[in-house]
Amino acid sequence: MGKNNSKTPQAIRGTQDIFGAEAESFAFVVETFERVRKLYRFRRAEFPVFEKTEVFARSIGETTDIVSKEMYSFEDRGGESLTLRPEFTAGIARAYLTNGWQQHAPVKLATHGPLFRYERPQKGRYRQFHQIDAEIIGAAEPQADVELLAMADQVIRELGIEGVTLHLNTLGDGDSREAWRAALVEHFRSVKDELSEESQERLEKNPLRILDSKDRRDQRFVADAPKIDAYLSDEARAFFDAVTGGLDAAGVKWVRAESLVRGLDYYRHTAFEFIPDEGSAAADALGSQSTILGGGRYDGLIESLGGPPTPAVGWAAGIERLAMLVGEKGEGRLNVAVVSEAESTDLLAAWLAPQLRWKQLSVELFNVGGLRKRYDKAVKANPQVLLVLDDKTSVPHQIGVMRVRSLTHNKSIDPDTADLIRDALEGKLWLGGNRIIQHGHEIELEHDPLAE
RNA sequence: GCGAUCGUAGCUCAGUUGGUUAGAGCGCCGGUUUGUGGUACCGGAGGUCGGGGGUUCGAGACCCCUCGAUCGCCCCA
Repeated sequence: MGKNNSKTPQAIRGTQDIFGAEAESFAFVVETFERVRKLYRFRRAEFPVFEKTEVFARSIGETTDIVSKEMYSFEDRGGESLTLRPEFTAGIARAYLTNGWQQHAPVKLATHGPLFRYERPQKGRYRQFHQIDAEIIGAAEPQADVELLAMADQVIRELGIEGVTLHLNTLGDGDSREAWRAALVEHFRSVKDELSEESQERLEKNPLRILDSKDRRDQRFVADAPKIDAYLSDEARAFFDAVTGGLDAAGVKWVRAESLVRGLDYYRHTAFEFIPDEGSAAADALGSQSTILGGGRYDGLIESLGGPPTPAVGWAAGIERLAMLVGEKGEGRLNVAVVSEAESTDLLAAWLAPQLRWKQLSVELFNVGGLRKRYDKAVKANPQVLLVLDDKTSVPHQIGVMRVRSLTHNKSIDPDTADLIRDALEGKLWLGGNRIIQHGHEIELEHDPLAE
Protein backbone atom coordinates (compact mmCIF):
# COMPACT_ATOMS: atom_id res chain seq x y z
CA MET A 1 0.00 0.00 0.00
CA GLY A 2 1.00 3.55 -0.03
CA LYS A 3 1.86 4.11 3.58
CA ASN A 4 5.56 3.53 3.20
CA ASN A 5 5.93 5.26 -0.13
CA SER A 6 8.28 7.82 1.29
CA LYS A 7 10.56 5.27 2.88
CA THR A 8 10.33 1.86 1.27
CA PRO A 9 11.50 1.43 -2.31
CA GLN A 10 9.05 -0.47 -4.46
CA ALA A 11 9.80 -3.59 -6.41
CA ILE A 12 10.65 -3.10 -10.06
CA ARG A 13 7.63 -3.34 -12.31
CA GLY A 14 7.21 -6.80 -13.72
CA THR A 15 9.33 -8.52 -11.09
CA GLN A 16 7.87 -10.96 -8.63
CA ASP A 17 8.48 -12.02 -5.07
CA ILE A 18 7.41 -15.63 -5.05
CA PHE A 19 6.42 -17.25 -1.78
CA GLY A 20 4.42 -20.07 -0.30
CA ALA A 21 2.25 -22.19 -2.55
CA GLU A 22 3.41 -20.42 -5.70
CA ALA A 23 7.02 -20.94 -4.76
CA GLU A 24 6.30 -24.63 -4.22
CA SER A 25 4.77 -24.91 -7.69
CA PHE A 26 7.76 -23.10 -9.15
CA ALA A 27 10.16 -25.47 -7.40
CA PHE A 28 8.14 -28.48 -8.55
CA VAL A 29 8.55 -27.40 -12.16
CA VAL A 30 12.30 -27.01 -11.80
CA GLU A 31 12.71 -30.27 -9.91
CA THR A 32 10.71 -32.18 -12.48
CA PHE A 33 12.75 -30.69 -15.29
CA GLU A 34 15.99 -31.59 -13.53
CA ARG A 35 14.83 -35.15 -13.03
CA VAL A 36 13.67 -35.65 -16.60
CA ARG A 37 16.68 -34.04 -18.26
CA LYS A 38 18.89 -36.57 -16.52
CA LEU A 39 16.83 -39.38 -18.06
CA TYR A 40 17.69 -37.94 -21.47
CA ARG A 41 21.30 -37.34 -20.44
CA PHE A 42 21.20 -33.61 -20.97
CA ARG A 43 24.12 -32.05 -19.15
CA ARG A 44 23.60 -29.30 -16.64
CA ALA A 45 25.10 -25.95 -17.50
CA GLU A 46 25.10 -22.45 -16.06
CA PHE A 47 25.46 -19.24 -18.02
CA PRO A 48 25.86 -15.56 -17.26
CA VAL A 49 22.68 -13.52 -17.06
CA PHE A 50 24.30 -10.79 -19.12
CA GLU A 51 26.33 -10.70 -22.30
CA LYS A 52 27.69 -8.18 -24.71
CA THR A 53 24.72 -6.66 -26.47
CA GLU A 54 25.90 -7.86 -29.86
CA VAL A 55 25.45 -11.49 -28.78
CA PHE A 56 21.70 -10.96 -28.86
CA ALA A 57 21.52 -8.26 -31.51
CA ARG A 58 23.36 -10.29 -34.11
CA SER A 59 21.67 -13.61 -33.50
CA ILE A 60 18.06 -12.85 -32.65
CA GLY A 61 17.55 -10.33 -35.44
CA GLU A 62 17.66 -6.55 -35.36
CA THR A 63 14.07 -6.14 -36.48
CA THR A 64 12.53 -8.43 -33.90
CA ASP A 65 10.59 -6.88 -31.04
CA ILE A 66 12.98 -8.38 -28.56
CA VAL A 67 16.01 -6.60 -29.96
CA SER A 68 14.36 -3.43 -31.15
CA LYS A 69 12.49 -2.52 -27.99
CA GLU A 70 12.57 -5.13 -25.24
CA MET A 71 16.18 -5.51 -24.19
CA TYR A 72 17.55 -4.32 -20.89
CA SER A 73 20.77 -2.82 -22.20
CA PHE A 74 23.21 -0.60 -20.36
CA GLU A 75 26.77 0.58 -20.49
CA ASP A 76 29.13 -0.77 -17.90
CA ARG A 77 31.83 1.38 -16.35
CA GLY A 78 34.13 0.63 -19.22
CA GLY A 79 31.64 2.00 -21.72
CA GLU A 80 30.76 -1.38 -23.17
CA SER A 81 27.15 -2.12 -24.08
CA LEU A 82 25.84 -5.07 -22.12
CA THR A 83 22.41 -6.67 -22.08
CA LEU A 84 20.49 -8.76 -19.56
CA ARG A 85 19.69 -11.95 -21.42
CA PRO A 86 16.24 -11.88 -23.05
CA GLU A 87 16.55 -15.57 -23.94
CA PHE A 88 18.96 -18.45 -23.43
CA THR A 89 19.89 -19.64 -26.88
CA ALA A 90 22.15 -16.82 -28.04
CA GLY A 91 24.23 -16.87 -24.89
CA ILE A 92 24.54 -20.64 -25.02
CA ALA A 93 25.72 -20.43 -28.63
CA ARG A 94 28.31 -17.87 -27.57
CA ALA A 95 29.48 -20.14 -24.75
CA TYR A 96 29.72 -23.05 -27.16
CA LEU A 97 32.09 -21.05 -29.33
CA THR A 98 34.20 -19.30 -26.71
CA ASN A 99 34.73 -22.47 -24.68
CA GLY A 100 35.54 -24.72 -27.59
CA TRP A 101 32.67 -27.07 -26.87
CA GLN A 102 32.94 -28.36 -30.41
CA GLN A 103 35.06 -31.04 -28.73
CA HIS A 104 31.90 -32.31 -26.99
CA ALA A 105 29.66 -32.08 -30.04
CA PRO A 106 27.00 -33.12 -30.30
CA VAL A 107 26.33 -31.76 -26.83
CA LYS A 108 23.04 -31.85 -24.98
CA LEU A 109 22.66 -28.99 -22.53
CA ALA A 110 20.02 -28.12 -19.95
CA THR A 111 19.75 -24.98 -17.87
CA HIS A 112 17.23 -22.75 -16.18
CA GLY A 113 17.13 -19.30 -14.70
CA PRO A 114 15.91 -15.72 -15.10
CA LEU A 115 15.44 -13.81 -18.35
CA PHE A 116 14.64 -10.14 -18.84
CA ARG A 117 12.45 -8.37 -21.33
CA TYR A 118 11.14 -4.82 -21.12
CA GLU A 119 7.47 -5.52 -21.76
CA ARG A 120 4.19 -4.48 -20.24
CA PRO A 121 3.49 -7.06 -17.54
CA GLN A 122 0.27 -9.03 -17.52
CA LYS A 123 -0.95 -12.47 -16.57
CA GLY A 124 1.80 -14.98 -17.30
CA ARG A 125 4.17 -12.30 -18.52
CA TYR A 126 6.85 -10.54 -16.52
CA ARG A 127 9.89 -8.40 -17.04
CA GLN A 128 11.98 -10.80 -15.09
CA PHE A 129 10.69 -14.26 -15.85
CA HIS A 130 12.15 -17.73 -15.69
CA GLN A 131 12.61 -20.52 -18.14
CA ILE A 132 13.78 -24.07 -18.29
CA ASP A 133 15.81 -24.65 -21.41
CA ALA A 134 17.20 -27.58 -23.40
CA GLU A 135 19.51 -27.44 -26.42
CA ILE A 136 21.28 -29.95 -28.63
CA ILE A 137 24.22 -28.34 -30.41
CA GLY A 138 26.11 -29.96 -33.24
CA ALA A 139 23.47 -32.46 -34.29
CA ALA A 140 22.05 -32.11 -37.80
CA GLU A 141 19.87 -35.20 -37.74
CA PRO A 142 16.10 -35.15 -37.34
CA GLN A 143 16.52 -37.71 -34.57
CA ALA A 144 17.87 -34.88 -32.43
CA ASP A 145 14.65 -32.94 -32.93
CA VAL A 146 12.69 -36.04 -32.01
CA GLU A 147 14.59 -36.67 -28.80
CA LEU A 148 14.39 -33.03 -27.79
CA LEU A 149 10.65 -32.96 -28.35
CA ALA A 150 10.13 -36.26 -26.57
CA MET A 151 11.86 -34.75 -23.57
CA ALA A 152 9.66 -31.66 -23.71
CA ASP A 153 6.60 -33.87 -23.91
CA GLN A 154 7.72 -35.95 -20.95
CA VAL A 155 8.45 -32.89 -18.82
CA ILE A 156 4.97 -31.54 -19.44
CA ARG A 157 3.29 -34.85 -18.82
CA GLU A 158 5.28 -35.56 -15.67
CA LEU A 159 4.20 -32.17 -14.42
CA GLY A 160 0.67 -33.49 -14.69
CA ILE A 161 -0.34 -30.88 -17.22
CA GLU A 162 -3.22 -31.86 -19.46
CA GLY A 163 -4.95 -30.26 -22.38
CA VAL A 164 -1.75 -29.08 -24.01
CA THR A 165 -0.77 -30.09 -27.53
CA LEU A 166 2.43 -29.92 -29.53
CA HIS A 167 1.94 -27.70 -32.58
CA LEU A 168 4.54 -28.48 -35.18
CA ASN A 169 5.65 -26.83 -38.38
CA THR A 170 8.64 -26.66 -40.65
CA LEU A 171 10.08 -23.45 -41.99
CA GLY A 172 12.28 -25.36 -44.41
CA ASP A 173 15.94 -24.65 -44.98
CA GLY A 174 17.21 -21.15 -45.59
CA ASP A 175 16.30 -21.11 -49.29
CA SER A 176 12.86 -22.59 -48.73
CA ARG A 177 12.15 -20.08 -46.05
CA GLU A 178 13.20 -17.13 -48.20
CA ALA A 179 11.18 -18.26 -51.21
CA TRP A 180 8.13 -18.78 -49.04
CA ARG A 181 8.60 -15.42 -47.39
CA ALA A 182 8.81 -13.68 -50.76
CA ALA A 183 5.63 -15.40 -51.90
CA LEU A 184 3.83 -14.35 -48.73
CA VAL A 185 4.86 -10.75 -49.13
CA GLU A 186 3.59 -10.77 -52.68
CA HIS A 187 0.32 -12.38 -51.64
CA PHE A 188 -0.41 -9.96 -48.84
CA ARG A 189 0.86 -6.90 -50.68
CA SER A 190 -1.85 -7.39 -53.27
CA VAL A 191 -4.49 -6.94 -50.56
CA LYS A 192 -2.54 -4.60 -48.38
CA ASP A 193 -5.25 -1.98 -47.98
CA GLU A 194 -7.68 -4.52 -46.61
CA LEU A 195 -5.33 -5.80 -43.92
CA SER A 196 -5.33 -4.56 -40.35
CA GLU A 197 -3.07 -1.63 -39.59
CA GLU A 198 -0.80 -3.89 -37.63
CA SER A 199 -0.44 -6.37 -40.43
CA GLN A 200 0.31 -3.62 -42.90
CA GLU A 201 3.32 -2.88 -40.74
CA ARG A 202 4.14 -6.52 -40.36
CA LEU A 203 4.20 -6.82 -44.11
CA GLU A 204 7.47 -4.92 -44.16
CA LYS A 205 9.04 -6.07 -40.93
CA ASN A 206 7.77 -9.53 -40.18
CA PRO A 207 5.43 -10.89 -42.87
CA LEU A 208 5.34 -14.41 -41.44
CA ARG A 209 3.57 -13.05 -38.39
CA ILE A 210 0.52 -12.07 -40.42
CA LEU A 211 -0.25 -15.76 -40.56
CA ASP A 212 -1.19 -15.96 -36.89
CA SER A 213 -2.86 -12.59 -36.64
CA LYS A 214 -5.97 -12.62 -34.46
CA ASP A 215 -7.63 -9.93 -36.56
CA ARG A 216 -10.54 -11.13 -38.68
CA ARG A 217 -9.63 -8.76 -41.46
CA ASP A 218 -6.34 -10.61 -41.84
CA GLN A 219 -7.67 -14.09 -41.37
CA ARG A 220 -9.69 -13.90 -44.58
CA PHE A 221 -6.46 -13.74 -46.53
CA VAL A 222 -4.50 -16.18 -44.44
CA ALA A 223 -6.54 -19.14 -45.58
CA ASP A 224 -5.42 -18.92 -49.19
CA ALA A 225 -1.93 -17.64 -48.48
CA PRO A 226 0.97 -19.61 -49.96
CA LYS A 227 1.86 -22.68 -47.92
CA ILE A 228 5.39 -23.51 -46.89
CA ASP A 229 4.91 -27.03 -48.20
CA ALA A 230 4.90 -25.75 -51.77
CA TYR A 231 8.32 -24.22 -51.30
CA LEU A 232 10.08 -27.01 -49.44
CA SER A 233 13.14 -28.51 -51.04
CA ASP A 234 13.27 -32.29 -51.24
CA GLU A 235 15.76 -32.33 -48.40
CA ALA A 236 13.63 -30.11 -46.21
CA ARG A 237 10.58 -32.24 -46.92
CA ALA A 238 12.48 -35.42 -46.07
CA PHE A 239 13.78 -33.85 -42.88
CA PHE A 240 10.32 -32.91 -41.71
CA ASP A 241 8.95 -36.33 -42.55
CA ALA A 242 11.70 -37.90 -40.49
CA VAL A 243 10.83 -35.68 -37.53
CA THR A 244 7.13 -36.45 -37.65
CA GLY A 245 7.79 -40.14 -38.17
CA GLY A 246 10.09 -40.18 -35.17
CA LEU A 247 7.54 -38.41 -32.99
CA ASP A 248 4.91 -40.96 -33.92
CA ALA A 249 7.30 -43.78 -33.05
CA ALA A 250 8.16 -42.09 -29.74
CA GLY A 251 4.50 -41.74 -28.88
CA VAL A 252 4.53 -37.95 -28.88
CA LYS A 253 1.22 -36.52 -30.01
CA TRP A 254 1.41 -33.54 -32.32
CA VAL A 255 -0.65 -31.54 -34.78
CA ARG A 256 0.51 -29.77 -37.91
CA ALA A 257 0.35 -26.00 -37.60
CA GLU A 258 1.02 -24.58 -41.04
CA SER A 259 0.92 -21.00 -39.93
CA LEU A 260 3.12 -21.44 -36.89
CA VAL A 261 6.18 -19.26 -37.23
CA ARG A 262 8.47 -18.28 -34.45
CA GLY A 263 9.38 -14.72 -33.73
CA LEU A 264 13.11 -14.96 -33.98
CA ASP A 265 15.04 -14.79 -37.22
CA TYR A 266 17.30 -17.74 -36.60
CA TYR A 267 14.83 -20.59 -36.89
CA ARG A 268 15.11 -23.12 -39.72
CA HIS A 269 13.31 -26.39 -40.37
CA THR A 270 11.50 -27.53 -37.25
CA ALA A 271 9.50 -24.97 -35.30
CA PHE A 272 7.12 -25.89 -32.53
CA GLU A 273 5.07 -24.70 -29.59
CA PHE A 274 3.16 -26.48 -26.88
CA ILE A 275 -0.20 -24.71 -26.68
CA PRO A 276 -3.24 -25.32 -24.46
CA ASP A 277 -6.23 -26.72 -26.29
CA GLU A 278 -9.06 -24.31 -26.97
CA GLY A 279 -11.47 -24.21 -24.06
CA SER A 280 -9.30 -26.34 -21.78
CA ALA A 281 -8.68 -25.59 -18.14
CA ALA A 282 -5.09 -24.89 -19.08
CA ALA A 283 -6.14 -22.25 -21.59
CA ASP A 284 -8.26 -20.56 -18.90
CA ALA A 285 -5.45 -20.55 -16.39
CA LEU A 286 -3.06 -18.88 -18.79
CA GLY A 287 -5.20 -15.87 -19.64
CA SER A 288 -4.30 -14.48 -23.00
CA GLN A 289 -0.90 -16.14 -23.05
CA SER A 290 -0.88 -19.32 -25.04
CA THR A 291 2.55 -20.73 -25.56
CA ILE A 292 4.05 -22.54 -22.59
CA LEU A 293 7.00 -24.05 -24.42
CA GLY A 294 8.52 -23.07 -27.73
CA GLY A 295 11.55 -23.74 -29.83
CA GLY A 296 12.96 -25.05 -33.02
CA ARG A 297 16.02 -25.69 -35.09
CA TYR A 298 18.51 -22.88 -35.49
CA ASP A 299 21.16 -24.10 -37.88
CA GLY A 300 22.25 -20.60 -38.85
CA LEU A 301 22.65 -19.04 -35.45
CA ILE A 302 26.18 -20.06 -34.58
CA GLU A 303 27.48 -18.83 -37.89
CA SER A 304 25.91 -15.45 -37.24
CA LEU A 305 28.12 -15.24 -34.15
CA GLY A 306 31.22 -15.90 -36.21
CA GLY A 307 31.42 -19.65 -35.68
CA PRO A 308 31.52 -22.51 -38.14
CA PRO A 309 28.26 -23.79 -39.65
CA THR A 310 26.76 -25.70 -36.74
CA PRO A 311 23.38 -27.37 -36.63
CA ALA A 312 21.42 -27.05 -33.41
CA VAL A 313 17.95 -27.38 -32.00
CA GLY A 314 16.43 -26.33 -28.70
CA TRP A 315 13.46 -25.20 -26.68
CA ALA A 316 12.57 -23.11 -23.68
CA ALA A 317 9.50 -23.09 -21.47
CA GLY A 318 8.24 -20.45 -19.07
CA ILE A 319 8.44 -21.67 -15.50
CA GLU A 320 5.75 -19.25 -14.34
CA ARG A 321 3.36 -20.43 -17.04
CA LEU A 322 4.03 -24.07 -16.27
CA ALA A 323 3.61 -23.36 -12.56
CA MET A 324 0.17 -21.91 -13.24
CA LEU A 325 -0.85 -25.26 -14.70
CA VAL A 326 0.51 -27.67 -12.12
CA GLY A 327 -1.96 -26.78 -9.40
CA GLU A 328 -1.31 -26.31 -5.72
CA LYS A 329 1.77 -28.02 -4.41
CA GLY A 330 1.63 -28.21 -0.63
CA GLU A 331 4.64 -27.60 1.52
CA GLY A 332 4.38 -31.13 2.86
CA ARG A 333 2.92 -32.14 6.18
CA LEU A 334 4.85 -31.39 9.32
CA ASN A 335 6.02 -34.62 10.91
CA VAL A 336 6.62 -33.52 14.48
CA ALA A 337 5.68 -30.49 16.54
CA VAL A 338 7.65 -30.17 19.76
CA VAL A 339 6.09 -28.08 22.49
CA SER A 340 8.41 -27.08 25.28
CA GLU A 341 6.33 -26.10 28.29
CA ALA A 342 8.93 -24.86 30.68
CA GLU A 343 12.08 -22.84 30.52
CA SER A 344 13.92 -25.86 31.91
CA THR A 345 12.84 -27.99 28.95
CA ASP A 346 13.89 -25.53 26.26
CA LEU A 347 17.39 -26.95 26.03
CA LEU A 348 15.94 -30.43 25.95
CA ALA A 349 13.80 -29.35 23.01
CA ALA A 350 16.79 -27.75 21.32
CA TRP A 351 18.55 -31.09 21.62
CA LEU A 352 15.57 -33.19 20.58
CA ALA A 353 14.66 -31.31 17.39
CA PRO A 354 17.90 -31.94 15.48
CA GLN A 355 17.95 -35.58 16.61
CA LEU A 356 14.66 -36.02 14.80
CA ARG A 357 15.71 -33.95 11.82
CA TRP A 358 18.75 -36.15 11.33
CA LYS A 359 16.25 -38.97 10.97
CA GLN A 360 14.71 -36.95 8.12
CA LEU A 361 11.63 -35.95 10.08
CA SER A 362 10.48 -32.37 9.70
CA VAL A 363 10.27 -30.68 13.08
CA GLU A 364 8.93 -27.38 14.26
CA LEU A 365 9.55 -26.06 17.74
CA PHE A 366 6.95 -24.22 19.83
CA ASN A 367 8.67 -22.60 22.76
CA VAL A 368 7.59 -18.97 22.93
CA GLY A 369 4.51 -17.15 24.17
CA GLY A 370 1.84 -18.27 26.54
CA LEU A 371 1.14 -21.98 26.89
CA ARG A 372 -2.22 -21.70 25.27
CA LYS A 373 -0.65 -19.92 22.29
CA ARG A 374 1.98 -22.62 22.00
CA TYR A 375 -0.65 -25.29 21.74
CA ASP A 376 -2.81 -23.26 19.41
CA LYS A 377 0.12 -22.78 17.07
CA ALA A 378 1.33 -26.34 17.36
CA VAL A 379 -2.08 -27.74 16.55
CA LYS A 380 -2.55 -25.31 13.71
CA ALA A 381 0.72 -26.45 12.18
CA ASN A 382 -1.03 -29.78 11.67
CA PRO A 383 1.77 -32.15 12.64
CA GLN A 384 1.46 -35.91 12.51
CA VAL A 385 2.81 -36.11 16.02
CA LEU A 386 2.85 -33.66 18.88
CA LEU A 387 5.59 -34.16 21.46
CA VAL A 388 5.21 -32.26 24.69
CA LEU A 389 8.12 -31.70 27.03
CA ASP A 390 7.50 -30.64 30.57
CA ASP A 391 9.37 -30.67 33.85
CA LYS A 392 6.53 -31.92 36.02
CA THR A 393 8.18 -34.91 37.51
CA SER A 394 8.45 -35.93 41.12
CA VAL A 395 11.15 -38.52 40.57
CA PRO A 396 14.50 -37.06 41.60
CA HIS A 397 16.80 -38.11 38.75
CA GLN A 398 14.27 -37.56 36.02
CA ILE A 399 14.63 -34.41 34.04
CA GLY A 400 11.19 -34.31 32.56
CA VAL A 401 8.37 -36.05 30.82
CA MET A 402 7.63 -36.33 27.14
CA ARG A 403 4.03 -36.85 26.23
CA VAL A 404 2.99 -38.16 22.85
CA ARG A 405 -0.09 -36.95 21.02
CA SER A 406 -1.31 -38.01 17.63
CA LEU A 407 -3.17 -35.39 15.67
CA THR A 408 -4.61 -37.80 13.17
CA HIS A 409 -8.30 -38.47 13.47
CA ASN A 410 -7.94 -42.05 14.60
CA LYS A 411 -5.24 -41.10 17.08
CA SER A 412 -2.80 -43.50 15.52
CA ILE A 413 0.78 -42.67 14.75
CA ASP A 414 2.31 -43.76 11.50
CA PRO A 415 4.50 -46.74 12.53
CA ASP A 416 7.44 -45.62 10.40
CA THR A 417 7.38 -42.21 12.04
CA ALA A 418 7.13 -43.80 15.47
CA ASP A 419 10.14 -45.99 14.67
CA LEU A 420 12.16 -43.01 13.56
CA ILE A 421 11.37 -41.11 16.72
CA ARG A 422 12.31 -44.07 18.91
CA ASP A 423 15.51 -44.68 16.94
CA ALA A 424 16.49 -41.05 17.33
CA LEU A 425 16.18 -41.26 21.09
CA GLU A 426 17.24 -44.82 21.74
CA GLY A 427 19.92 -44.98 24.35
CA LYS A 428 20.34 -41.25 24.42
CA LEU A 429 17.58 -39.84 26.48
CA TRP A 430 16.03 -42.60 28.48
CA LEU A 431 16.53 -46.20 29.44
CA GLY A 432 14.01 -48.73 30.60
CA GLY A 433 10.42 -47.94 31.28
CA ASN A 434 7.90 -47.08 28.67
CA ARG A 435 9.37 -46.40 25.23
CA ILE A 436 6.25 -46.75 23.22
CA ILE A 437 5.58 -43.95 20.79
CA GLN A 438 1.83 -43.98 20.76
CA HIS A 439 -0.92 -41.54 21.34
CA GLY A 440 -1.43 -40.83 25.00
CA HIS A 441 1.83 -42.31 26.23
CA GLU A 442 4.06 -40.53 28.64
CA ILE A 443 7.75 -41.20 28.54
CA GLU A 444 9.96 -40.45 31.46
CA LEU A 445 13.15 -38.70 30.56
CA GLU A 446 15.83 -40.03 32.83
CA HIS A 447 19.16 -38.97 31.45
CA ASP A 448 20.34 -35.53 30.64
CA PRO A 449 22.04 -35.75 27.26
CA LEU A 450 23.28 -32.23 27.69
CA ALA A 451 25.34 -33.21 30.68
CA GLU A 452 27.33 -35.91 28.90
C1' G B 1 3.77 2.19 -26.94
C1' C B 2 -1.99 1.91 -26.70
C1' G B 3 -6.68 0.61 -23.99
C1' A B 4 -9.92 -0.91 -19.77
C1' U B 5 -10.60 -1.71 -14.58
C1' C B 6 -8.96 -0.86 -9.71
C1' G B 7 -5.97 1.45 -5.11
C1' U B 8 -9.68 1.82 2.55
C1' A B 9 -5.65 -1.95 8.82
C1' G B 10 -0.22 -6.81 7.90
C1' C B 11 -4.05 -9.90 4.50
C1' U B 12 -9.29 -10.31 2.26
C1' C B 13 -12.88 -6.71 1.98
C1' A B 14 -17.51 -3.51 3.72
C1' G B 15 -18.40 1.64 3.93
C1' U B 16 -26.04 3.77 1.67
C1' U B 17 -27.83 9.38 -3.18
C1' G B 18 -21.25 13.37 -0.07
C1' G B 19 -22.98 14.12 6.66
C1' U B 20 -20.36 13.20 13.83
C1' U B 21 -14.65 10.35 16.70
C1' A B 22 -13.55 5.02 9.60
C1' G B 23 -15.74 -0.81 10.22
C1' A B 24 -15.69 -6.48 9.96
C1' G B 25 -13.22 -11.18 9.39
C1' C B 26 -8.46 -13.34 9.49
C1' G B 27 -3.56 -12.43 11.45
C1' C B 28 -0.63 -10.21 15.60
C1' C B 29 -0.06 -9.01 21.13
C1' G B 30 -2.08 -9.56 26.23
C1' G B 31 -5.60 -11.90 29.62
C1' U B 32 -9.52 -15.63 31.43
C1' U B 33 -11.89 -20.60 31.43
C1' U B 34 -6.07 -23.14 36.73
C1' G B 35 -2.70 -25.36 32.09
C1' U B 36 -3.88 -30.10 25.83
C1' G B 37 -7.40 -30.93 19.99
C1' G B 38 -7.73 -27.21 14.46
C1' U B 39 -11.31 -23.99 20.36
C1' A B 40 -14.51 -20.21 23.36
C1' C B 41 -14.75 -15.55 25.98
C1' C B 42 -12.54 -10.54 27.27
C1' G B 43 -9.17 -6.77 25.99
C1' G B 44 -5.21 -4.26 22.93
C1' A B 45 -2.04 -2.44 19.08
C1' G B 46 -2.32 -1.18 13.99
C1' G B 47 -5.33 3.50 8.82
C1' U B 48 -2.52 11.19 7.27
C1' C B 49 -8.71 6.00 3.05
C1' G B 50 -1.84 5.44 -2.78
C1' G B 51 -0.01 10.81 -3.41
C1' G B 52 -1.13 16.04 -4.90
C1' G B 53 -4.62 19.69 -6.23
C1' G B 54 -9.85 21.15 -6.83
C1' U B 55 -15.50 21.43 -5.97
C1' U B 56 -18.36 21.85 -1.23
C1' C B 57 -20.58 24.31 5.05
C1' G B 58 -18.64 19.24 4.82
C1' A B 59 -14.93 14.35 0.44
C1' G B 60 -12.94 7.56 1.70
C1' A B 61 -17.04 8.74 -1.88
C1' C B 62 -17.48 13.86 -6.98
C1' C B 63 -13.61 16.35 -10.79
C1' C B 64 -8.36 16.91 -12.63
C1' C B 65 -3.26 15.40 -12.37
C1' U B 66 0.19 11.82 -10.73
C1' C B 67 2.13 7.08 -8.95
C1' G B 68 1.13 1.98 -8.60
C1' A B 69 -1.40 -2.68 -9.49
C1' U B 70 -4.37 -5.94 -12.43
C1' C B 71 -6.23 -7.48 -17.16
C1' G B 72 -6.17 -6.93 -22.49
C1' C B 73 -3.72 -5.18 -27.50
C1' C B 74 1.17 -5.72 -29.62
C1' C B 75 4.74 -9.46 -28.89
C1' C B 76 6.28 -13.58 -26.55
C1' A B 77 7.82 -18.15 -22.56
